[in-house]
Amino acid sequence: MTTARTPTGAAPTRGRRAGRSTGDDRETAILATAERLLAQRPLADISIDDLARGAGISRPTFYFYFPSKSAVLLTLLDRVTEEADAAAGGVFERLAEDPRAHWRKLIARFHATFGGHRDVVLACAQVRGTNAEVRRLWAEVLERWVRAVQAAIEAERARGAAPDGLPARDLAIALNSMNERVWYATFAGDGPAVAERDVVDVLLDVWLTAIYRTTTPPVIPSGGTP
Amino acid sequence: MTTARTPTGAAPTRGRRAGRSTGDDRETAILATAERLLAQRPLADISIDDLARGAGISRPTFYFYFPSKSAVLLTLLDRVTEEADAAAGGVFERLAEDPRAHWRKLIARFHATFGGHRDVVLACAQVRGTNAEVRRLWAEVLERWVRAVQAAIEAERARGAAPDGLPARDLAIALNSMNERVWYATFAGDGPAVAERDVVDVLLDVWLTAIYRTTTPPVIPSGGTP
DNA sequence: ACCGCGGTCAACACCGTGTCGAGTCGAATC
DNA sequence: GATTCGACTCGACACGGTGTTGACCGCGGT
Repeated sequence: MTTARTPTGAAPTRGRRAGRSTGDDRETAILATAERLLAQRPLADISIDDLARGAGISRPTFYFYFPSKSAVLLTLLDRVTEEADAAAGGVFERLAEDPRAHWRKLIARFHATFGGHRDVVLACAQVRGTNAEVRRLWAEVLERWVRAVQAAIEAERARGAAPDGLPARDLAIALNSMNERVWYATFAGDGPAVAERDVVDVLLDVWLTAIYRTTTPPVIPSGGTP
Repeated sequence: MTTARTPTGAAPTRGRRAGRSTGDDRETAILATAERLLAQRPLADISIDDLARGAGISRPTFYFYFPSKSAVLLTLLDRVTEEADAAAGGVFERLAEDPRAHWRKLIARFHATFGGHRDVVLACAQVRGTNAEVRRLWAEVLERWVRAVQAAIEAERARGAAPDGLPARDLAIALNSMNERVWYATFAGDGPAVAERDVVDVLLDVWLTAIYRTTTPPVIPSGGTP
């Protein structure tokens, strides 16, 4: 528990500067304050002073724990993507059993994870434009998911369940992009958006038609009936 | 030509405060400076002073022409969406002649328009998070395009070329969202993206499969052979 | 000659960020 | 029990960007 600062092992010092001690409370207090405030107003309207006061410390002290406002958000985002990764775990392996059911499970779980932390996700999407760090981390996360989906599509094609077509990577990018934007609109509620209770099925439909050319891919592996 | 300030007739005073005169030059100089600077660095790194100096005026004078930095961007965005609307004009009407060709033309024209003003589009996407005005205008524009696509899908279904399925509006939202996000990634170049020369065909493929369940919808109107 | 007004800017007030230097406090160490 | 060290804290400052104010210029109309 000593070195496990940032969840994404690679990135070294996002949070505190050095060793650990009672200040752990403060760090989590800042994080909690951020999430609480984010539920009320956009990140741009939250000053570092707000975060500091919310955690019961002064502004300079904030800088002891985090190098900037966005570092806080980054830490919050780490948690969410970690949770999403965990939620998605094991779904790809069992795709062949019942493609529709498992693709749906995949999308539904992401939906649940993002929906459970919509304030954080929304805030990230909002600052991604202006903040290179957030952009980089998000790109990294997305790349992982794209690769996973690409591999799944290729596997489905290899076993004859899905027809050939677009390069699997391009398709995976397009589909992931769609989900991201559609979720954003649904959660943000500005502009045209799909109703929250329908969004999983809408996305699923597009995924299935794009991958299989049908919304009801075969449950039984192919190979023809003997 | 006196009252035609903002292209989007409805929104009244985006540009100058009052009447017209030689200062028209200055206004366009600001716009030109903005577009030029946007090609070099993100909007956040462009101060109002940069804009003013670029147009040969002082910072306070800038405020005589535009109420804020984002008002400049809004005006620029107006132009682009107008151009996109014009480019898309008339495509929907002739969808039945050759669905694939015309959907492709639609996507390709949008692609060309956005690609031709990528700096403006990218800047808008980046500040949409933090700027309510941009968000509102973009939502408005998107709503128009969603409605148009929805109507086209319904027409294709009515004439029997496309099968029933998702509510046409939801499908239109999902497809438009995908395009937006995919284009953004392609133009921005950060994160997983489709190569620029492939992007139109990738998007087209997903549109066709989602709408028709095939990438080669029939060229001849249906109704069965007599 | 004198408005009125489009157009212009120097100077100011304000706010949020990030930094610096001076400090406090508790737990090892001697 | 004094000393030292490093974690931790904050008051105060410098900086940069924004938006506003008040004075000013020049020119066409009366």
